[in-house]
Amino acid sequence: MPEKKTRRMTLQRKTILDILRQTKSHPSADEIYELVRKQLPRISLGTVYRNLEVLVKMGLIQKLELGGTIKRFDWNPNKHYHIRCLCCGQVDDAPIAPLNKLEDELYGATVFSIIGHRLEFEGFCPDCTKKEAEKSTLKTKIENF
Amino acid sequence: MPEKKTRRMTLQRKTILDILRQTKSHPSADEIYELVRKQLPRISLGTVYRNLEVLVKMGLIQKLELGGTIKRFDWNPNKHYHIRCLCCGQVDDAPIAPLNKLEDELYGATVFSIIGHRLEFEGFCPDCTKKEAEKSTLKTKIENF
DNA sequence: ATAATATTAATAATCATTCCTAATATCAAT
DNA sequence: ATTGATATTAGGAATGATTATTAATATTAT
Repeated sequence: MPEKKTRRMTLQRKTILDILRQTKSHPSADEIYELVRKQLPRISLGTVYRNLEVLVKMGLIQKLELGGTIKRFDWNPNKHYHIRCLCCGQVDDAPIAPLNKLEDELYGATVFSIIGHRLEFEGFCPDCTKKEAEKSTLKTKIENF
Repeated sequence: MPEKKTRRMTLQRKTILDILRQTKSHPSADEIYELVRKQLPRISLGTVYRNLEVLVKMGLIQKLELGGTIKRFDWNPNKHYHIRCLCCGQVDDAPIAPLNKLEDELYGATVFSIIGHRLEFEGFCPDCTKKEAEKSTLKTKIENF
């Protein structure tokens, strides 16, 4: 019935992938759009969104669903964790190995079929740590966390 | 100096809190709005959003930033983890104790100031597990046809 | 009672994302 | 190369969740 869809590696798709691979950050679709526009000024935002989804389906990148309102994209499709700055939203990789045994602890304890987990660390990036310290609100924020 | 704001426990605020405490699920702002409207038909959606934020600031409830597009609210302000159904979005508590030592593993390994983490399990609720099983067996049947 | 502040309902505005459509590009098979 | 089928595109409209605005009302402190 459903014959396999042939994928084309269009210029737009390739450019999006290349740009994502070049940046070491974890940009949002809109940030990627702005970067790609420098090379392809006529590309549309919808094309960026659509191709990011295609690249995810192809297993070449991954979509990050972290806290906050926006989704980010990661050139690295392998499972790993992230740290997010609560002040500026910046995202970095978390230097900790995946916890592969976590699901086992839930086995038999929940009616859900568990197939994975997401772990996200929250904190402040160096810049925002300084800013917050100067405002001397960091201590309060941590206490209230 | 920021003088402390006096909080009023208005009927709207109290009703929102009570309804959230009565439901054992993890409703979205909109779902709470629909429930509260049965008691206070003239309440506005904005009032629900504003009061949910106030209740979070008061430490009486917590806001959940899970995967997907919507935010959910939890009558239980204490730290705990959740399971989310990838099919229908339903959320349940995860029967696993908080991992209090996790942050220690990052100490010295990142330039971020880590102050916490969020852990979310992904899977399928019982209903959707059934549906997915039927779908995949159907798919297999078609493919093997 | 008066003044200051908190809260509300209603609505508009915003933001990220998805959807729609007609035009264009590419591929497979003549 | 031509045709037909399908994938992809640009542009813009639509959606959905959330936030902001505003004028009216309610509560609190003096």
